[in-house]
Amino acid sequence: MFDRSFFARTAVEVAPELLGAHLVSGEVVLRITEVEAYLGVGEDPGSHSFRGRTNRNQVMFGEPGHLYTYFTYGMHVCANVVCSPAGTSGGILLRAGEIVAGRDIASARRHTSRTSADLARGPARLTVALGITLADGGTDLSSGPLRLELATEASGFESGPRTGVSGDGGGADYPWRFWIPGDPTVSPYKAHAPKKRA
DNA sequence: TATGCGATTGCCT
DNA sequence: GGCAATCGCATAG
Repeated sequence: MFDRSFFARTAVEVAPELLGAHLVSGEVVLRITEVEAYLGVGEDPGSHSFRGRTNRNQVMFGEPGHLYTYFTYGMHVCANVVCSPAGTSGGILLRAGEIVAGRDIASARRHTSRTSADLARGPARLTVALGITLADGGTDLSSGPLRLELATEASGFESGPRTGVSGDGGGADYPWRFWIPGDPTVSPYKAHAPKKRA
Protein backbone atom coordinates (compact mmCIF):
# COMPACT_ATOMS: atom_id res chain seq x y z
CA MET A 1 0.00 0.00 0.00
CA PHE A 2 1.23 3.46 -0.80
CA ASP A 3 -0.01 7.00 -0.71
CA ARG A 4 -1.59 7.66 -4.08
CA SER A 5 -0.69 11.33 -3.85
CA PHE A 6 2.90 10.24 -4.41
CA PHE A 7 1.98 9.76 -8.06
CA ALA A 8 -0.13 12.88 -8.35
CA ARG A 9 2.87 14.85 -9.51
CA THR A 10 4.61 15.16 -12.85
CA ALA A 11 6.39 12.09 -14.17
CA VAL A 12 9.72 13.90 -14.24
CA GLU A 13 9.31 14.72 -10.57
CA VAL A 14 8.38 11.22 -9.49
CA ALA A 15 10.68 9.18 -11.74
CA PRO A 16 13.92 9.54 -9.74
CA GLU A 17 12.08 8.69 -6.53
CA LEU A 18 10.80 5.48 -8.10
CA LEU A 19 14.33 4.12 -8.37
CA GLY A 20 14.95 1.42 -5.79
CA ALA A 21 11.24 0.70 -5.36
CA HIS A 22 10.07 -2.90 -5.59
CA LEU A 23 7.56 -4.13 -8.16
CA VAL A 24 5.95 -7.27 -6.82
CA SER A 25 4.33 -9.77 -9.18
CA GLY A 26 3.29 -12.83 -7.24
CA GLU A 27 6.46 -14.70 -6.29
CA VAL A 28 8.72 -12.46 -8.32
CA VAL A 29 10.07 -9.20 -6.95
CA LEU A 30 11.87 -6.59 -9.02
CA ARG A 31 14.04 -3.77 -7.73
CA ILE A 32 13.64 -0.90 -10.18
CA THR A 33 16.95 0.48 -11.45
CA GLU A 34 16.09 2.44 -14.58
CA VAL A 35 13.05 4.47 -15.65
CA GLU A 36 11.97 7.08 -18.17
CA ALA A 37 9.45 9.88 -17.69
CA TYR A 38 6.76 10.68 -20.26
CA LEU A 39 4.58 13.74 -19.90
CA GLY A 40 1.13 14.60 -21.12
CA VAL A 41 -0.93 16.15 -23.87
CA GLY A 42 1.02 18.68 -25.92
CA GLU A 43 3.95 18.61 -23.54
CA ASP A 44 6.01 15.67 -24.72
CA PRO A 45 6.17 14.64 -28.41
CA GLY A 46 7.65 11.32 -27.36
CA SER A 47 4.71 10.40 -25.17
CA HIS A 48 1.82 8.23 -26.25
CA SER A 49 -0.50 10.78 -24.70
CA PHE A 50 0.94 13.73 -26.63
CA ARG A 51 -1.94 13.80 -29.10
CA GLY A 52 -4.64 13.33 -26.54
CA ARG A 53 -6.69 10.47 -25.24
CA THR A 54 -7.12 7.38 -27.41
CA ASN A 55 -8.28 3.85 -26.78
CA ARG A 56 -4.73 2.69 -26.27
CA ASN A 57 -3.56 5.32 -23.81
CA GLN A 58 -6.78 5.93 -21.89
CA VAL A 59 -5.28 4.38 -18.76
CA MET A 60 -2.77 7.21 -18.58
CA PHE A 61 -5.65 9.62 -18.19
CA GLY A 62 -7.02 7.69 -15.27
CA GLU A 63 -5.96 7.18 -11.67
CA PRO A 64 -2.32 7.75 -10.75
CA GLY A 65 -0.50 4.69 -9.46
CA HIS A 66 -2.12 2.32 -11.95
CA LEU A 67 -0.35 0.20 -14.54
CA TYR A 68 -0.27 1.26 -18.20
CA THR A 69 0.81 -1.46 -20.63
CA TYR A 70 1.19 -1.26 -24.39
CA PHE A 71 2.13 -3.57 -27.22
CA THR A 72 4.82 -2.56 -29.68
CA TYR A 73 6.92 -3.86 -32.57
CA GLY A 74 4.39 -6.61 -33.04
CA MET A 75 5.90 -8.64 -30.24
CA HIS A 76 6.78 -6.69 -27.13
CA VAL A 77 4.92 -5.49 -24.07
CA CYS A 78 6.15 -2.53 -22.04
CA ALA A 79 4.97 -1.37 -18.62
CA ASN A 80 4.47 2.11 -17.19
CA VAL A 81 3.26 3.52 -13.91
CA VAL A 82 0.57 6.12 -14.48
CA CYS A 83 1.78 9.35 -12.98
CA SER A 84 -0.25 12.47 -13.39
CA PRO A 85 -1.46 15.51 -11.51
CA ALA A 86 -5.24 15.93 -11.68
CA GLY A 87 -6.48 16.72 -15.16
CA THR A 88 -3.33 15.69 -16.96
CA SER A 89 -1.75 12.48 -18.19
CA GLY A 90 1.66 10.93 -18.02
CA GLY A 91 3.60 7.85 -17.16
CA ILE A 92 6.91 6.40 -16.14
CA LEU A 93 8.31 3.64 -18.31
CA LEU A 94 10.00 0.86 -16.36
CA ARG A 95 13.14 0.21 -18.39
CA ALA A 96 15.15 -2.15 -16.22
CA GLY A 97 15.46 -3.73 -12.84
CA GLU A 98 17.08 -6.42 -10.75
CA ILE A 99 15.23 -9.59 -9.81
CA VAL A 100 15.58 -9.87 -6.04
CA ALA A 101 13.14 -12.74 -5.45
CA GLY A 102 11.60 -15.52 -7.52
CA ARG A 103 14.59 -15.69 -9.81
CA ASP A 104 13.79 -19.25 -10.88
CA ILE A 105 10.33 -18.27 -12.09
CA ALA A 106 11.60 -15.18 -13.87
CA SER A 107 14.35 -17.17 -15.49
CA ALA A 108 11.92 -19.82 -16.71
CA ARG A 109 9.71 -17.14 -18.27
CA ARG A 110 12.64 -15.52 -20.01
CA HIS A 111 13.67 -18.89 -21.35
CA THR A 112 16.68 -17.63 -23.28
CA SER A 113 18.25 -15.58 -20.52
CA ARG A 114 21.17 -16.80 -18.47
CA THR A 115 22.49 -14.32 -15.96
CA SER A 116 20.40 -12.54 -13.36
CA ALA A 117 21.52 -9.19 -14.71
CA ASP A 118 19.93 -10.02 -18.04
CA LEU A 119 16.58 -11.12 -16.66
CA ALA A 120 15.00 -7.68 -16.56
CA ARG A 121 17.44 -5.47 -18.43
CA GLY A 122 15.27 -3.73 -21.01
CA PRO A 123 11.58 -2.73 -20.90
CA ALA A 124 10.21 -5.72 -22.81
CA ARG A 125 12.41 -8.21 -20.96
CA LEU A 126 11.24 -6.74 -17.69
CA THR A 127 7.58 -7.45 -18.41
CA VAL A 128 8.34 -11.00 -19.50
CA ALA A 129 10.33 -11.72 -16.35
CA LEU A 130 7.48 -10.47 -14.19
CA GLY A 131 4.79 -12.18 -16.23
CA ILE A 132 3.10 -8.87 -17.04
CA THR A 133 0.80 -8.92 -20.07
CA LEU A 134 -1.53 -6.46 -21.78
CA ALA A 135 -4.31 -7.86 -19.62
CA ASP A 136 -2.59 -6.34 -16.58
CA GLY A 137 -3.06 -2.83 -17.94
CA GLY A 138 -5.16 -0.69 -15.64
CA THR A 139 -4.24 -2.66 -12.53
CA ASP A 140 -4.15 -0.65 -9.32
CA LEU A 141 -0.58 -1.04 -8.08
CA SER A 142 -1.31 0.08 -4.52
CA SER A 143 -2.22 -3.45 -3.41
CA GLY A 144 -2.84 -6.96 -4.66
CA PRO A 145 -0.62 -9.66 -6.21
CA LEU A 146 0.74 -7.14 -8.67
CA ARG A 147 1.79 -4.11 -6.69
CA LEU A 148 4.42 -1.47 -6.13
CA GLU A 149 6.32 -1.03 -2.87
CA LEU A 150 8.04 2.32 -2.67
CA ALA A 151 11.63 2.64 -1.53
CA THR A 152 11.95 3.59 2.11
CA GLU A 153 14.86 5.87 1.42
CA ALA A 154 15.96 7.76 -1.65
CA SER A 155 18.78 6.22 -3.62
CA GLY A 156 21.34 8.17 -5.59
CA PHE A 157 20.55 8.62 -9.27
CA GLU A 158 21.83 9.98 -12.53
CA SER A 159 19.81 11.32 -15.44
CA GLY A 160 20.25 11.69 -19.17
CA PRO A 161 18.48 11.68 -22.54
CA ARG A 162 15.83 9.06 -23.18
CA THR A 163 16.59 6.15 -25.42
CA GLY A 164 14.63 4.95 -28.41
CA VAL A 165 12.86 8.27 -28.83
CA SER A 166 13.35 10.05 -32.11
CA GLY A 167 15.43 13.18 -31.98
CA ASP A 168 14.87 16.70 -33.29
CA GLY A 169 12.16 17.98 -31.05
CA GLY A 170 11.05 14.46 -30.22
CA GLY A 171 11.85 15.03 -26.61
CA ALA A 172 15.07 13.03 -26.69
CA ASP A 173 17.05 16.06 -25.65
CA TYR A 174 15.50 16.29 -22.23
CA PRO A 175 17.17 14.45 -19.34
CA TRP A 176 14.10 12.37 -18.59
CA ARG A 177 15.81 9.04 -18.19
CA PHE A 178 16.87 8.14 -14.68
CA TRP A 179 18.96 5.27 -13.37
CA ILE A 180 20.90 4.05 -10.36
CA PRO A 181 24.59 4.75 -11.05
CA GLY A 182 26.77 1.73 -11.66
CA ASP A 183 23.98 -0.82 -11.54
CA PRO A 184 24.67 -3.75 -13.87
CA THR A 185 21.02 -4.04 -14.86
CA VAL A 186 20.84 -0.60 -16.46
CA SER A 187 20.33 -0.83 -20.23
CA PRO A 188 23.70 -0.25 -21.83
CA TYR A 189 22.56 0.19 -25.37
CA LYS A 190 21.44 3.15 -27.43
CA ALA A 191 23.30 5.83 -25.52
CA HIS A 192 22.70 7.99 -28.53
CA ALA A 193 20.87 6.00 -31.16
CA PRO A 194 21.18 7.79 -34.50
CA LYS A 195 17.60 7.33 -35.57
CA LYS A 196 17.21 8.98 -38.92
CA ARG A 197 13.62 9.99 -38.84
CA ALA A 198 12.11 13.44 -38.75
C1' DT B 1 -9.96 1.91 -46.01
C1' DA B 2 -4.88 2.04 -46.77
C1' DT B 3 -0.24 2.74 -45.25
C1' DG B 4 3.88 3.75 -42.40
C1' DC B 5 6.22 3.27 -38.29
C1' DG B 6 7.31 2.31 -33.29
C1' DA B 7 9.03 4.00 -25.54
C1' DT B 8 12.61 -3.42 -28.78
C1' DT B 9 14.96 -7.64 -28.95
C1' DG B 10 17.76 -11.27 -30.60
C1' DC B 11 20.17 -13.43 -34.16
C1' DC B 12 23.06 -12.64 -38.09
C1' DT B 13 27.75 -11.40 -40.10
C1' DG C 1 27.72 -3.63 -35.43
C1' DG C 2 23.64 -4.33 -38.48
C1' DC C 3 19.11 -5.77 -39.64
C1' DA C 4 14.78 -8.65 -39.69
C1' DA C 5 10.54 -9.91 -37.17
C1' DT C 6 5.64 -8.57 -36.62
C1' DC C 7 1.04 -6.03 -35.73
C1' DG C 8 -1.70 -2.42 -33.52
C1' DC C 9 -2.25 2.43 -33.65
C1' DA C 10 -2.31 6.91 -35.67
C1' DT C 11 -2.51 9.63 -39.73
C1' DA C 12 -3.71 10.52 -44.44
C1' DG C 13 -6.85 10.04 -48.39
